[in-house]
Amino acid sequence: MKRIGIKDLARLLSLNVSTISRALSGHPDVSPETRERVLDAAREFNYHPNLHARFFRKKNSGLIALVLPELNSFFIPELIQGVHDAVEKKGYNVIMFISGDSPEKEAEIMDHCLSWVAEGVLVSVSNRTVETGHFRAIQSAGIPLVMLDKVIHTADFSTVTINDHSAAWSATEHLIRSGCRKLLGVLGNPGLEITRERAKGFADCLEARGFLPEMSRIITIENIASGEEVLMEEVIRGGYDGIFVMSDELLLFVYPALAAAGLYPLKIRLAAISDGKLPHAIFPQVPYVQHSGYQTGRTAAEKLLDEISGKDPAIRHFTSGINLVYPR
Amino acid sequence: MKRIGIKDLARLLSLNVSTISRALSGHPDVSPETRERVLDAAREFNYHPNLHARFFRKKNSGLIALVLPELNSFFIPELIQGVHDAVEKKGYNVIMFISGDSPEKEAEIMDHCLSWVAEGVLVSVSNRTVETGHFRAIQSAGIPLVMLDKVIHTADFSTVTINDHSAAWSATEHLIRSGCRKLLGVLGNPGLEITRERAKGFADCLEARGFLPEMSRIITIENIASGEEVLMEEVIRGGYDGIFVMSDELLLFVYPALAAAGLYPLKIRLAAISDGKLPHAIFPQVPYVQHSGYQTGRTAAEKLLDEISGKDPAIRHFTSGINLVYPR
DNA sequence: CACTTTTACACAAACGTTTGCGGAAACGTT
DNA sequence: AACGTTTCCGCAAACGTTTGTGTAAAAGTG
Repeated sequence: MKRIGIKDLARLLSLNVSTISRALSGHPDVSPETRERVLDAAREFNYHPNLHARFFRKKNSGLIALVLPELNSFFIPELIQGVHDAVEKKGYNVIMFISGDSPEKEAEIMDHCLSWVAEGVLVSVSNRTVETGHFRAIQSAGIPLVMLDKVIHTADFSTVTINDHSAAWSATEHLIRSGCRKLLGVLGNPGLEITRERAKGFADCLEARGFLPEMSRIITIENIASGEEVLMEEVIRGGYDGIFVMSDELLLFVYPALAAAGLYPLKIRLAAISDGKLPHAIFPQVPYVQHSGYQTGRTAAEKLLDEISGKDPAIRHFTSGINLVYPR
Repeated sequence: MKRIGIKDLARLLSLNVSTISRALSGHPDVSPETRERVLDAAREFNYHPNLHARFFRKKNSGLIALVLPELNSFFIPELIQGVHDAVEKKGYNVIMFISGDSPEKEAEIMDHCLSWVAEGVLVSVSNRTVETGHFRAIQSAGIPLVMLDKVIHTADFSTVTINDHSAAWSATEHLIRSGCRKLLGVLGNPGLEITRERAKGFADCLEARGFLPEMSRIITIENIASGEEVLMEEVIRGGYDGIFVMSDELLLFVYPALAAAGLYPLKIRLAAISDGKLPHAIFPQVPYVQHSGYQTGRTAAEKLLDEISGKDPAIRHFTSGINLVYPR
C-alpha cells in the first residue's frame, strides 16, 4: 500500500539512491547489469517516480496551463485537443482552468499558474477582461504566455486567432456572388475584438463591392434569450435576402427562427463562420467559412513551446488559415 | 526575476521560515502584528507558494485526473465543466489526459496518474478497452477511481452513467404515442455497453407495447462515411414512420439525409437521445430525451471526492436523471 | 512573590529526487 | 612496476515547504 520510492529500491538492492536515480534516467555512469537489476526491481515493485519531488528539485513542472473562459463553445473541444496533441509530443501535461468569464477569477488563476510553476500559459481571454496586469505578472515571472482564440492585441503577448476580418469578408462575398442584394449581419458581443473584426470584414467587403449604406445592416445579439425577437423584427422589416451569421452560437438560433418563419431556404440565404459541425447538420446545409479549433490550439501550443525552449522568443501574431465550404 | 520563496521572506523580515509558513497558513501560534507584516511582504514581493514543494512535503497533490477517450463528442465539454465545478469547490485542480481511444495509451496514462500522485481518477473508458488491470493498479495504490459516461460495469469501480435503457425506452414510447406504427432504431458502435443498453431499451419498449417483430428494425452505423447510404436504403425499403436515433453524432447525419429526401418532417417522425443542443438547432425541432453531460461529470466528481475523503468508500453505480423534451 | 500557563517565536528534521564531487577498483600504457 | 585513465558507484547537499519540539518572555494565578 505504501508508495515505493527510490530509497526503498536502494535498500532492496543494497545500492545508493544516486545509483538508482542514474540507472532509471539512463545515466552512463551505471553498468548495464546494475541498470537491468534496477529496472527489474522498479517493474516488480511497480515504482513510479514522484513528479512533485522531481520537479521540485529540478525547478520545472512539465505543466502547461490552459485557461478558458468557458466550455460551451462549439470549437473549444477541438482547441483543447490541438493543445493537448502539441504539448504531449514534447512530454508536457495540461492543467486546465476555467475562468467562467470572470476577470477576477482569471487573475486568481494566474496566481495558480505561478504556484503550480507552470512552464507556459495558454489563455483564451474572458469576455469581460480589460486589464492585462495579471497576464503581465506571469510574464515578468519569466513564464511565456500565448493568447488564443479570444485575445487582446498588444505588443506584449503572442496571439493565435483565426483571421476574423478575412473570414467575414469571405462569407459576405459568397452571399453577394450568390446574388444577394440586401444583407444583414448578425453579430455577438460587441466588446470582443473578434466581433469588431468580423463586423469590419463584413462592412469592408460590402463597401468594396459597391453596396450603399442602405443596402445592409448589422444587428447585435447579446442576449440569446431575447435574440430571436430582435432578429425576426429586423428581418421582417428589412426585406433582406442574405444574412451573415458570425458564429455557431448565433446560427444555432438564427436558423430555426428563419426556418420556422418559412424564410430559409426560400427567401433568404445564409452564410456563417463555423467549425463546420453545425452547418453540416442543418438542411439545406449552410455555406460557411471554416475555422479550425484544432489548428488554433495546436498553433498556439507550438508557439508557446518554442518560447519555452527559447527558440522563438519574439512576440508574434498568427492567424490560422480559413476556407470557404459550400454545400455539397 | 528569481522566484521568491518562504526563505527569502524570512530573511527579509528576520524571522524564521517556520513563522512565515505559519503566518501564511493562519496558524494561531503567530501574533496578529507579525502575521500582517508577513502578509504585506508576501504581497509586496508577490510571493506564490510552490505547490510542488508543498504537496511533495504533505504527500498529496490537490490533483484530480480526468481521462477521456476523445473530445469530439457533444456533451464532453459539459461533462468537463461539471467535473471542474465540483472539484474546484473543494480546492482541487484538474489535470487532463486524452487516451485517443487506445487501451495502451490509457495504461500509460494510469502510470502518469501515479507519478503525479493524483488524489483521484475519473475515467471515461476507451471504446477498445477490455482489460481493467491498469485501473485496478490505481486502486491498489489507494487512489479512488470513478468511471463516468463510458464505463465498464464490475464490482470494482463506482460508475456514473445516464440511464441508457430508460432513456431509449422513453424516446421510443414517445414515438409510439405520437402514432408511429413502424419503427427504426439507429444505433452506433455495438461493442459499447451504452449501445447495447439503448438497443435493449428500444426493443423492450416495443415488446411491452405489443409491437410484433416485423414492425421494427435496428440498424447499426459504425462508419459515419458510409452510414448515409445504409440508412437511406433501409428507410426507403422499410416504410418506417418513426426513427429512434441513439445519439447526437448519429442525428447529425440522419436529419439532413431525411430532410434532403423530403421524408422529415412530413413522412417520418424522429426521437433522439441528446444533450439538447442539436435538436434545438434543427427545424422542426426533434423531440429528445435529455441527458446532461454536466450532471454526469458533476455526480462522478462528487462521488470521487466522497471516496477521497473517506465519506463513502462503497462502490456505487449511479444513473443520472433523464427527461423528455418536446418541441415547443 | 513564586508558581504555572500561555504566547510567540526559533530550531531542525523530513518529504523524494537529482547531481557535483570524490574515490576505489579495474584497466591500459609505458 | 609504476603511472595515468576509465569505469562504476557512494556520499552528501540541495530544492521549498510543513510541522513536532524546544524555549524564552509575557501573562495569569494563588
